[in-house]
Amino acid sequence: MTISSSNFADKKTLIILTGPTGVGKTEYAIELAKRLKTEIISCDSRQFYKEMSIGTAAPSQKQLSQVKHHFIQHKSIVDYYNISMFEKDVFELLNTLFAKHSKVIMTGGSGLYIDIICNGIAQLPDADLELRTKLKNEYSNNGLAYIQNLLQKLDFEYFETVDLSNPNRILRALEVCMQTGTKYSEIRKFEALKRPFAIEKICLTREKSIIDQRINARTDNMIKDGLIDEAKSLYSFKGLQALNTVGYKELFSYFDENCSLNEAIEKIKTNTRRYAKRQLTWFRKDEKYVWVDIENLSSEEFLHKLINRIK
RNA sequence: GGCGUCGUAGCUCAGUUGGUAGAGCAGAGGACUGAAAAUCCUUGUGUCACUGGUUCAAUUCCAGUCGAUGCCA
Repeated sequence: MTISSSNFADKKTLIILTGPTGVGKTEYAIELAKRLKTEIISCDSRQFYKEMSIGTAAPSQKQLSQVKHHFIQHKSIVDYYNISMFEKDVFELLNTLFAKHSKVIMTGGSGLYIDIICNGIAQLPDADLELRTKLKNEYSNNGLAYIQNLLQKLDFEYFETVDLSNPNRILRALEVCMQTGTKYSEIRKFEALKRPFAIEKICLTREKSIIDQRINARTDNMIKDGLIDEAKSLYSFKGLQALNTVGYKELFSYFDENCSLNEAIEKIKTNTRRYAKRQLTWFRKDEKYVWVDIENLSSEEFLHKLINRIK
């Protein structure tokens, strides 16, 4: 393992500890935070929500009591929250944290959220949710070709580069064009920002077959720990984006009698594996990541290697 | 034991009026900047159960064997 950073020591550093779901980020981040006597920022887009605890594998009360965590269950599923708000929240917090600590840890598996913190984000107005709903309805009433045509008229440049089969991309572009009166392709341009601190990117990993085993076991444990009741209590909110989440949507389908409980559980495992795969695709693309296979590395050995670099 | 149905990709199954076969799911790879645990794209050669027979040619027709399943005894 090589973690290279010329100015790592004595410098404000954000240590990003990511990896596919189920790899063991939470435990390793806590061990590292204890050793560095610092705090943890979560960048997990589903652990933000206080109502979703079991199904998102949020850190336990015991884990939370060991190290101060931020952005874990700080929002409600009924709140609107997005990457821009997250970026703002994180930077406000980092001002405080870097005043006390030279190293701060950020852990979680939401690749886009990590990238926003590292590179910044274009200046756009906040989403107009009424307009979003209206556009969504137009899409479901008139189909994909209709919104494609609309985009062709409003922003030809983006039309030519966007993935035209992806309705979400098209809808977002239309939303911005209509809301601002400016082309999305124009307004979204931005230069990657230089952050006033160093960033170290570490991706924890294990063999895929082992990740799969861990995902299966974790899912079974979630069921034992009461995921079904948790999902039941959130059933009436199933239309919310926060609940378009692995572990919940499959159980909602079971509650709706579209499948058996066993089928739902298998589907959770499958969808979690697929999520882990998409995460790995995301992380592979960013060559700044140092990959650490932790399968045969005790947390002590892991820390030892990491800390040697940091000191 | 008798009669019938079935045995095709990891799974569920199509199909070939005889010219060696294709969907869905899974798996694999990829995209991604205010929905991101979301959303989307690409990707299917397998002794067509086995052994014989008929035929220029059999996964397809015929016989037998094995396995599954149903009905009758």
